[in-house]
Amino acid sequence: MTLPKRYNAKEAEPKWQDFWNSRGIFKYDRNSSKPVYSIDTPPPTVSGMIHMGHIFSYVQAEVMARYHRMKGMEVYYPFCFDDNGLPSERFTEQQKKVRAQDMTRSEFVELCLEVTKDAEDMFRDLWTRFGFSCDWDLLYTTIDPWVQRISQRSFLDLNKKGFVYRKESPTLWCPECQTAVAQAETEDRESASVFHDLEFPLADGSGKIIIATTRPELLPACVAIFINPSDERWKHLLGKMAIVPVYNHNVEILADFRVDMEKGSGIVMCCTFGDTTDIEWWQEYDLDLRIVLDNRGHMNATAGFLEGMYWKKARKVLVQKLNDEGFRKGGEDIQHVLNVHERCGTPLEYLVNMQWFVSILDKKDELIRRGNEVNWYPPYFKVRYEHWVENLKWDWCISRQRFYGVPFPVWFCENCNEPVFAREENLPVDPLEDEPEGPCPSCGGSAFRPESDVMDTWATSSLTPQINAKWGEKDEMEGLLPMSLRPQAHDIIRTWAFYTITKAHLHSDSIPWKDIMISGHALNPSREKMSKSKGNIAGDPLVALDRYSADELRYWSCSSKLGNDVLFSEDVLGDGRRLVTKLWNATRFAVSRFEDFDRELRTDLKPFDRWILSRFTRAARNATSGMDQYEYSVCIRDGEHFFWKALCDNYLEIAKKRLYSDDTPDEKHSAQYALYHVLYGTLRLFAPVIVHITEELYQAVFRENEGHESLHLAPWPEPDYMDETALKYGDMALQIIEKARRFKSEANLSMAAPLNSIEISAPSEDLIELITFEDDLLSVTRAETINWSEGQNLSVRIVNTE
RNA sequence: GGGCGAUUAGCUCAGGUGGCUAGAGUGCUUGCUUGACAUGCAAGAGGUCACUGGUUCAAGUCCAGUAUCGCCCA
Repeated sequence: MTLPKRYNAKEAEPKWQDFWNSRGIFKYDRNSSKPVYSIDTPPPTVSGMIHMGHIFSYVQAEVMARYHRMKGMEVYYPFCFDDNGLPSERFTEQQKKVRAQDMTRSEFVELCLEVTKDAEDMFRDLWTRFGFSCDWDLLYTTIDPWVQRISQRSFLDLNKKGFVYRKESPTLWCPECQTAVAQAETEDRESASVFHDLEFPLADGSGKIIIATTRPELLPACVAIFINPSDERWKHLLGKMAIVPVYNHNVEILADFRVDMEKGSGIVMCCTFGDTTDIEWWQEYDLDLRIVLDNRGHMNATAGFLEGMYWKKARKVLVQKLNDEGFRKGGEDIQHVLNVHERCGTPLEYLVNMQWFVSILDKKDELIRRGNEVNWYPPYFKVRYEHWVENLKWDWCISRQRFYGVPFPVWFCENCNEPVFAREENLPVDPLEDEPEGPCPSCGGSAFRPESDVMDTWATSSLTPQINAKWGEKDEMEGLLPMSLRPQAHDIIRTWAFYTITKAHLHSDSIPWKDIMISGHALNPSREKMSKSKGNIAGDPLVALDRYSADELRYWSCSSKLGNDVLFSEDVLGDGRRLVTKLWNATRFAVSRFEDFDRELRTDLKPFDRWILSRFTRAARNATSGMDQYEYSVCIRDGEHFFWKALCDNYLEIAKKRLYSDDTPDEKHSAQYALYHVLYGTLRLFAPVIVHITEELYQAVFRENEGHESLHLAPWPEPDYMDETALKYGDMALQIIEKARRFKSEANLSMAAPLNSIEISAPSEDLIELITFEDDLLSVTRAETINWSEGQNLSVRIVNTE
């Protein structure tokens, strides 16, 4: 058998992708008796461009799927899409040039489904071309009716357990668009403003204080005054009351470290609500709620004589009055940053709405304990989780005043205003279109008002383990929970990982998965995280696939330690090509020497053959322990080092003469045996990462003997051959070869040039062992003779008289 | 402002529990058509391990601080 001179990845890769797909190589068998290894695949949002950063982290998880499959486990590796929620909503609005609030929710959802379907087809094609071994029969999308049912079931379960409550809470609101706005839809805009110095009298008559503010129209909403606890100037004010000018209500003076002592007078007023700090203070200090703006940005009755005015006019009128009454002591023109709605540029307000919450603040200790039950790779990321949980200040707000998402399965009774929950057997429901079954359980009323809010996407995506297990469904999968692995990037530890742990804890008093592997980001050439919103995407995977093979890009994805961010650079993307080519050539050579190889025949192994087998065992053990820690880079690094240095540069040259000669069949067979096993083992070490070239070589060379349908179904190499003596003296014999090579290099001679003799001296106990390597040493160095003698240390002298 | 991480050769990165002249790939220099591979082989040059202190017989490695960069949160 012979292999062609060159390997053509462009032809081979689609060929093997079709092979795996048509043979169902990666199908999950739920009746298998093998232990299950399940992966909680991250559902990418379909809205955006996919870039090499995504590929980078998905490859890292995919490699682990292949590794565990080879380790003999039944791998559950689904794919999925997060197609509901704000990103899809905005994507659809952009694609279709519509506004969600101009149509009914179901009409808009139809549009979203249409748009996301196209994106999903593109994803599937891309994933296939990167050689991903997921089982597409396990596909789910977060907008699937049955997924919505699990999401609503989760809500009902939390409610039944008493973990859900409703409370008024501030949300970002655009007065122009008349809609709730998510943080992701805002942008900062620099604008001119005035810092007004206002005078507040102290209630006990002991003096007056000056407060600087850019929002005087919020004066009627003032509920407290804050100073910094370490500000010596104002310590004496603590606990006193101040009188709000014009409105004349009293507010307390409190201390909080968030006050910026450098800004204005170092005294700040807290209004409901000017900014996020106001919201935090309002929450933490349990302050009054004084709402002065309506949802169109006009002042309400609480603002007294300003009622009905748009805030801009109200500001002008109030400043005039403050001036007239002597409360305004001055002002300073400044430039500051405003949070505005990116679509219309209108400054955003905080509006107070009823929101649904899940109580988690009272469960911090339990959640930290759960975090400890999970194995974190790399371990230091657990600290981020712990600090996040320790510093939680709010319960989890799961409601959004949006359109495209999972609806709350809830109505409100028009008579008694109590919430009416859907029955589980009727899920999923859309209260905007469905009616509750039967009358109101509280008062018997029969008229209902639907809950129009939808759930936050995290409320659904935190259920991916339950979705995979089809929790509560007819075809629920027994024993899939907790899952084996959650792969994800470090930027969403505080959201996705945290909420998933929370849900598993609340629903089933357990952890969602045993292991979590946290990957880094691909950074663009200016060392920033690549993201669509920043517009700094450097790598289009389709372009990359055009220029590099999937194996090369996968190699790049696995080139750094788990958790490290890695620089995306054209310079290093092609590094994997060397290895692919070298594997091809080495195997091409080996296969040409295997023609008369009898696998069944047993022979005594020659010293260098024992050496290379032992070296392989050592490399395979390192690779395995790396993989068990999710360190694919160790596997690649140690595997490549073994393959290139030990096997190709040295062993193949050493064994060449024996492999070509038919005069000494035992010596030849011994080399064939070692080469066959070491090469087959090496292919398997590389199989999880460079998936196509290894399959190509396996099918061409090893399939017939080994019998596995695919290399990716072959067992992971766990060799136990270890000959410590051969290892030690083989390495020593290598030093002799290096000496000969250096001699030739320094003399500008070809490596094939003959040498007269090599004079070797060594202690007698070493000599006995080294002499056994003599035949191979002669052939690889092209020396005519080797003269051995006893000496203190190993010393090697090359003699060449030309 | 807080949390976490990073800072090692021109470039991209390795360097568990401190221990002989700090490693790899790439790039650079020189040589070599070696019965697989010039997409190769051999040899060579190249580093005050960000900075300042400290612990120690011994610090790239441990501790404290400083600087710069990144991510997340505020």
